[in-house]
Amino acid sequence: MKLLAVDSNSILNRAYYGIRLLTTRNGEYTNGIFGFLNILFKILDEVRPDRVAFAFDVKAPTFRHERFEGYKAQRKGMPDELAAQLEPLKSILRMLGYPILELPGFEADDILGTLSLLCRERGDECVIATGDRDSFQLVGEGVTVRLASTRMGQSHAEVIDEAAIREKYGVSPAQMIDVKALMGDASDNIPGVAGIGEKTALDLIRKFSSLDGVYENLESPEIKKGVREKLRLGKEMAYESRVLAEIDKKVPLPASLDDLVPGERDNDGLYRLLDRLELRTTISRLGLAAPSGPPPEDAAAVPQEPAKRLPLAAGAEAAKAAAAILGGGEACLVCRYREDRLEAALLAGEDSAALLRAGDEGFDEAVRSLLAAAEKLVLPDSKLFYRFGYELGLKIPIVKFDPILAGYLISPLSSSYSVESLCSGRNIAPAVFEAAEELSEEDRALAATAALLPGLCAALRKEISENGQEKLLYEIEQPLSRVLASMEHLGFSVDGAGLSDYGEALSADIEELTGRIYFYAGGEFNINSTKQLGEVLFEKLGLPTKRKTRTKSGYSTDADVLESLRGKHPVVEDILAYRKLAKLRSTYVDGLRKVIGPDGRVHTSFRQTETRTGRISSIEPNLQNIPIRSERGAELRRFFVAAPGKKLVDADYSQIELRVLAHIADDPAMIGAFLENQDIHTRTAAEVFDLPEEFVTPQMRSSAKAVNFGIVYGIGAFSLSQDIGVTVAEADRYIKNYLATFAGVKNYMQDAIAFGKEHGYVRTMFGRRRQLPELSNSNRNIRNFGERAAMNTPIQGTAADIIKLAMVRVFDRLDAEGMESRLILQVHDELIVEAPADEAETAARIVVEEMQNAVKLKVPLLAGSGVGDNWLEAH
DNA sequence: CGATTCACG
DNA sequence: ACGTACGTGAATCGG
Repeated sequence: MKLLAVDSNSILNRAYYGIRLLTTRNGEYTNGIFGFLNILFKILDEVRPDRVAFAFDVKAPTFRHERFEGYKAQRKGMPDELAAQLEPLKSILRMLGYPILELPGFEADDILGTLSLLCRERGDECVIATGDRDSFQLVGEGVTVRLASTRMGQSHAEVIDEAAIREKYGVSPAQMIDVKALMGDASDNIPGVAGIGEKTALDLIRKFSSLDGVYENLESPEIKKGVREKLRLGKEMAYESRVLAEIDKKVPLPASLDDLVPGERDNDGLYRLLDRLELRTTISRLGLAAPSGPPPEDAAAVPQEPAKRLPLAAGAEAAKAAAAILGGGEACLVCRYREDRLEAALLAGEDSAALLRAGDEGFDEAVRSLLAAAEKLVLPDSKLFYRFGYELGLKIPIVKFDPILAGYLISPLSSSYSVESLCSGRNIAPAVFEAAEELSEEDRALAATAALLPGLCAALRKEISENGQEKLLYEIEQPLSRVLASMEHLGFSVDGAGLSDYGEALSADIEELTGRIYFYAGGEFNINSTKQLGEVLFEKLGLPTKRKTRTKSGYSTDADVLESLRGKHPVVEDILAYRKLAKLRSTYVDGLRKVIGPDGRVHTSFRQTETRTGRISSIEPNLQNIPIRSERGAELRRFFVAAPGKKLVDADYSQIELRVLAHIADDPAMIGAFLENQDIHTRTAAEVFDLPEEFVTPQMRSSAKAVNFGIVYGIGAFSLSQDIGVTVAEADRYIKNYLATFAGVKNYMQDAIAFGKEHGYVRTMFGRRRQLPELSNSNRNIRNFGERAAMNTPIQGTAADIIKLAMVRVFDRLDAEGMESRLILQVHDELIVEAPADEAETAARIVVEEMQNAVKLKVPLLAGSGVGDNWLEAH
C-alpha cells in the first residue's frame, strides 16, 4: 500500500505565490488552483499511490497557540485572493474522487503526522506532498516528503528522505523538532529562543543532539557567551516551543487508511467547474469533454433554449443547401483556411446547415455567394474572410456580427480569443448537426465550432447591448476589420537593395566597434550576452555596479545604467553604440528582409484583439516600431517607399492624448490652451515653473513635456525624476504645481480610480472597457499599477477609438470619391496612404479632414500631413 | 521559454 | 521599507 498525503494549504500557498495572479473574465482568481493542480498531477504521476488524502487546515484559530497570541505576531491571514480559491479547489478534489480531511483544532500537519504513523505501523509507504519544511520531522521508515515548488511556471517536486535531510541540515528528521524549538517559526506562531536563528539552532543540535543535551551542556565552552545568555533566558520558551513544534501524530481521524482509496471521478461536474474557472489546459489534461446533456440548472445559469437539431448537407447537396440558407435571414459561418485558400466552410442557418468543401461540385460558386452575402453572416475572425476576398480581388460587405470582436470588447484581457474560449463560462448549449455521411475529424471540429455560434452570439449580443457597446462594435471595430484586411493585403513597398546597402554600412561600423570593445575588455566575449557583458564591465574592468536586474539574477546593463557610466571607461560609449547598431541590423535590416514578399512589399498582420487599451498591434513584421528617434535609425524609413508613379501621404494627430485628456477631464485651463492653439508643453512649463511663457527655456519645455507624458501614464515623482534627471523632491514639486493649475485633471485622476474601484472596470468615451481586477488586489504594488491603468486607459483607449473611427472614415471616403489612394499603415496616431502621384494632395486633404472630424471634442482635433516618395520624406 | 534589452506611440 | 509611468513586438541569451 502506498499513501499520498497532501499538505493542501501549504501547496496551495506555494502555487499562489509561484504564479502571477490569474483571473477569469469574471474576476475569479485561479492562479493558486491552477498551480496546485499542476503540482498534484506531477506528483501523482511520479508517485502513483493507491491511497490519497488531502489534509486542510481549518480556518478557526487553533487553540494550541492561544497562549502566545499577543506575544508574537499572529499568523498572517491569507490574502482574500487566495482564500477565495480554497472552496473551488476542494470541490475539484472531491470531484476527482479524493477524500478531504480536515479537523477543527488541528492543522494539516497533524493530520499528515497521524497518517504517516498509521502507515509506519502497518509497514506501508507514505509520501507527504508539501510546500514547506515543517513535516520534515516525519521522514523515515517508509515516510518520505515531496517538496513542491513552482518556479518560472514549472512545477518541481524534490524528493526528501532521511539521507537528504541529514545532508542538508546535518541532523536527523526527529532532531528537526528540537531545531525548531530553538529557532522558532514565525509563520506557525512558535516563539523559539529569542535571538537564535536557523544557523545557531542547527549548530547546537548537531553538537548536543537534543534540546535536553543543549541545556545539560550550557556551560560547555563550545557555546559562545552571548548564545549561552540567550539560551538561559529562553529556556522556558524553548521547552514550550518544543511542544508546539512537534507534530501531533494521534489526532482522531474520521477515516481509516482503507477509506482513502480514490473514488469515481465526476467528469461532468469537473468540466463545468473547470470551464467556469477557464482552466482550459487542465480540462484537456484530464481529457474532459463538454457534458453531453444540458447542464443541471445552476443557480447562476442562464435559461437555455433546447439544443437545435439541424440537418447538415454535404457533398453534392451542399451548394444548393447553402444557397437556400443564404436566401433566408442571418446565418452562421465557420471557415477553415489552408495557405490562404478556403478549404472548407460550414454554413448554419435557422433550420438547416451546409458543409462546403473545396473540390465538391459547385464549391467555387457557393463561396462567391457567401462572400457576396457577408452582411448576413455571423462570422468569427471576419478579418480573414475579408482578406480572402481581397486575394480574389473582391471587396466584400461587412459581416453582421463577429463574435471574436464582441468578446474582445466585453473583456479585452484574454490572451487569445476563439469561439470555444468565449463559450467557456457562458453556459452555451451547442446545436446538433445531423449529417447523412460520416465526417472527417477536421470537419467534425468545424461543425463543433459552428454548433456553438448561435448560442454564443445570443449571449454576446446581450452583453454588448447591456454594456452600451453597440456603436463601438458595429460602427468601429467591425468595419475596421475590413480596413485592416485591406491594409494587410496591400502591404508596404520596401526598397530591398537600399536596405541591404544600409545593412552593409551598419556591419562595417559594428565590426569596428566590436574590435575596440574586445580590445578594451582585454579579450573576446559575446557582447550580446548581458551576463558576459556584466562580468566584463563590473568584474573585469571594475566599474561601479548600479543595480541588479529585476529578478536579481545579475547586473543590469541597460542603456540607463550604461549612460550613467559614460566617461568612467571608454568602452561604455562603444557598447552603447554597438547596441544601437546591432539592434538596427538584427531587428530591422535582417528582420525586415526576411519578410519582404515576392511583390517587393511587406504585409504586416494587424491584431485587433490584442491590447488591453483598444489599440491595434502589428506583427510579422511590426511596422509600428520602425525607428525615428535617432538619426541613423530614422534613415531606415527611406527604404519604405511608394510604388512607382505613387506617393506616400503621411498624416498624424497632434497631441491627441493630451487633447483627449483635456476633453475627458473637462479642464478649463487645458481646454483654453488648446483652443488658443498654444504650444501645450510651453504652456505647461510656464505653469509648472511659475513663469511667463517668454521665460521658458527649451530645457524647461522639455521637462514639462515629460510631465505631460507622466500625467497621461499616471505619474509618480520617482519615475519623473529618473526621466528628467532632477531630485525626487523637485519632480514632486512639478507634479504638485501641475495638478494645482490643471485641477480638472486632478479630479479626473481621482474619479477614474474611484470609478474603477466601484465598477471593476474603466471605460473610454466610446464605451470600450477594461476590467481592472488589480484595483482590489491586496498587494500594494499591484494595486498602484491598477490605479495608473485606471487613469491611463480611458485616455489611451479613447485616442485609439478616435483613430480607428478615422480609419473607417478615410477608407469609406476614398472609396466614395472613387480614388485609387489606399490606406496602408496605422501607427497609433499616424496614418499612411499610398496615392497615385496626381491624387496625393487631394488624398492628404481628405485624410486630414476625416481625422480631424472623426469626433467633436471640447478642443479641436488637429492633424498634420506630408507627402513624399518615402516614409522619411513624407513624415 | 523566461529574462533582458530596445524599437515605437 | 519598498518599488517606481501607459501600451506594444522582436531579437538574443541561456537554462
